[in-house]
Amino acid sequence: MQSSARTDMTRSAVLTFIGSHGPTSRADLARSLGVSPALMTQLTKDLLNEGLISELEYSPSRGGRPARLLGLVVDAGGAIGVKVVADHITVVEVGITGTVLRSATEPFDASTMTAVETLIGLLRIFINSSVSTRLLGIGVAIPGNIDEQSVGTVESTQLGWSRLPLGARLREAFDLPVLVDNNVNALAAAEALYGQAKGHANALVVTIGTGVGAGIIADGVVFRGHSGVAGEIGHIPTIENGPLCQCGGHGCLEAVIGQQALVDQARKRGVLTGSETLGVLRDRADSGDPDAQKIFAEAGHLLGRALAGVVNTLDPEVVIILGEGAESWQHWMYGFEPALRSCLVPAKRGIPVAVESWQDDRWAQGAACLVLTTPFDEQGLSGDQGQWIRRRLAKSAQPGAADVTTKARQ
Amino acid sequence: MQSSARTDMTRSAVLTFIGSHGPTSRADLARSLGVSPALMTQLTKDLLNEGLISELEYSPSRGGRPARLLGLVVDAGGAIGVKVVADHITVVEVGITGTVLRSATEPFDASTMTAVETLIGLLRIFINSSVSTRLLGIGVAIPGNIDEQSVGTVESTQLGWSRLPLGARLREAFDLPVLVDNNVNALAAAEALYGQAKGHANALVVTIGTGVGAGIIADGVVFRGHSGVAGEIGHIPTIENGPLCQCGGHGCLEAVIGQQALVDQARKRGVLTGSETLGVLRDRADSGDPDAQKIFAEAGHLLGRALAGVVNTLDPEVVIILGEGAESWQHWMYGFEPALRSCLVPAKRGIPVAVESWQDDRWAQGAACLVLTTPFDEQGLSGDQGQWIRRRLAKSAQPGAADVTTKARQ
DNA sequence: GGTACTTTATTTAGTACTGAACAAAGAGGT
DNA sequence: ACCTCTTTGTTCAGTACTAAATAAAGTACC
Repeated sequence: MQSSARTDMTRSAVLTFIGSHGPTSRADLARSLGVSPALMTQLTKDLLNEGLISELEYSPSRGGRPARLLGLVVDAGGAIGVKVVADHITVVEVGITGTVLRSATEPFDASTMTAVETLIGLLRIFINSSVSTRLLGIGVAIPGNIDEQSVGTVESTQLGWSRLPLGARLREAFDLPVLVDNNVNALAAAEALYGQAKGHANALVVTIGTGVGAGIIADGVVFRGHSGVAGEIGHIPTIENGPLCQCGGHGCLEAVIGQQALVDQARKRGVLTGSETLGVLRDRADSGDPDAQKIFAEAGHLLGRALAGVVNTLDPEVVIILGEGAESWQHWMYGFEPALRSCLVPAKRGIPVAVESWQDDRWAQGAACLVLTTPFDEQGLSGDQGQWIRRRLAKSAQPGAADVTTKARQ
Repeated sequence: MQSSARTDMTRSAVLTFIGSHGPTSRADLARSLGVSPALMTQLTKDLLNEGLISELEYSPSRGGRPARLLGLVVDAGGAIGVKVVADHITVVEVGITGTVLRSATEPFDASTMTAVETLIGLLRIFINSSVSTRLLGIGVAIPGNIDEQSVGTVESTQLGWSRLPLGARLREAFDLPVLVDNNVNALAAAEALYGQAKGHANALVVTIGTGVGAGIIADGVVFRGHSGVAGEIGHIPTIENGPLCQCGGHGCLEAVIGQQALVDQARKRGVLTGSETLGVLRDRADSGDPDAQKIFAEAGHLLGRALAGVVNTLDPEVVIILGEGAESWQHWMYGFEPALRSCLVPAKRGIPVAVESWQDDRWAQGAACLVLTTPFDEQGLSGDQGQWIRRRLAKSAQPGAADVTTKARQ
């Protein structure tokens, strides 16, 4: 009863689809995954016998036989997600449905020589108290670029990591599939599956914080571009000969509306003193200081114009904005909305913009999502990680039940 | 011996791959198309018997058994491509390898009530003298948006067509698969298959002419976005409160570097008189007039900054620039190159920019390419057109040879 | 309450495809 | 000359999947 790569592929697709879309009928599954109803009958029979899914209530009929909905057995599998930033990590465990089961945040210094060992230690403690019967893998979200996704070599100036084979190291330590990706891409994956982008095949997920970035959902999947740096909207040129940017350019979007840029601007205008931080600026704006409000509104204006260009180019169905910066969105908004709408082509002028309050968990959840979504690129970016995850998903069935399945099919 | 949708799918994929990549070995085909070598042996046996492909010379060995290359039998199939603009059409016939076999340009007035009938008449004459043994379909490139690709409903302000079911009309008239698409997308498809973007899975094809547009090749396919209007880089906001654009906005890229904008600017500065056109401006620049040269260079500067933003966002491997505007590229270049390079993130700073002289045929070739490339989205955008094309491709085998095949497999 | 129509799910016969073993044909070393 | 290694291509048994017919279970209309 050894199962080939192809079987596991469609099996995993069924589980992931139910996981992201909720309980679904066999007929809907067949249509959505582009396979025949006959195959769905077979696969669901196996999955039911193995205890990975269960039959739920009937869906009300719309002029035909009512559909029996199939739902996931929640503890059929789980995944670990880690978000790494310079001074701390956030770890979550999610069920196969993507729901966060538990989470933890630990201080962490990425700049030490033993950072990876420390990370492994922290993860080991977290994983040891895992509630899932079987972990499918570990997803890691990093502020930086990943050279080869299959190996997981990290290049991150923010963390001070260069050519660090993080994926390989973690794989060795835990003997689990490990997927490493850029943090914005991970976040976009989570938004596409469980967040505001759910159900939209084309979406733009924008983060405003220290930097400005975007995750692009194109035709239902995260788009990474040729060298994996797609979504660098923080370096769209805005103000000619503007302030110097980290990238070496002048007047990049990030250099004029990033957190540091806002503080600099406020100090220059005397709204903040030399030691006061962005939080103070926000408080002043909240309490009605027009000068403080103006700084946010101007940033919103510039962001709106830049995003209009991106939306005209990419034609997404929805724009989602989040990150630390989104916490003062009520002030950004005054500049953002008119700038965006007036610069969009008529066809896109009504595009919805959703703002999500910033949750640290979401990023880590996104990292875990990588594990739940990548079983499908077969020989794609993630190399054989996808196949590995599929194998583990197949194995998570009760060994006893497997015999029943074999009998049932003969 | 009726063949199912799945067979035709892989068969067509084999033919199209050889068509776009040139003669290929069975092993390479299996690897590239992601199927097993065993299947490739079977499929090529059939295709050889049916006379659609032929065995060519051996490829030199690199430490193993030398590979036998397989090439297309050129007259195995063909396609018609049409480019429609306001005052004329260009029609080409291409072989299954994508090479243009013949072409024609006819005057055409899109604004008349009987425009579609006229178009059908012109096409009928062209098709009647077809050299292909079997036409696989017709591709049409339109300056405008296509609402439903499967039906081919056209929305084009440039042609004065609104909710025109062009695809359905042509399908009815010729009883052939018809694919209608935006002209820039068609051009991008041609560039990806046979042009400068060949071999690059991520490319940006920019056209400069009356308007400014872009075709996006993402992960190997033309990216259309949610409502099919992706690539509208002509409406990226550049100059705040700049000149009025057709779209109703102010200072769109197209409104400051489009042909009309350049003429307006030249007249304003006294470089052109009221009746002189863009050609005169180019001649002046060619002969060394610094004021004329400056107008082009400034346009290049603005284009460079805008494209830098797009490249940072999309991370293509190569940028290709063409269209009428590219004819005076030597003058644009002076402003374009420094602006682009200085605004790119370090990782993309060395991206190659290719400029192609403008050929009317390329657009029409691109339209024909749609027929050769879309057999693969199965139940995708093109509805059942893809399946229809696959059927015709299967039928183009000699009826006599089919029996041999059947025998050979048993 | 029957008839017509829809939609969901299963069965069955047959096709498309894979994996693994093997044969064929070369390069490179000793 | 012989062995080892690499790569291409084929054979064959078995798996993954489909299409078409059919059953199951409802709605809608008269």
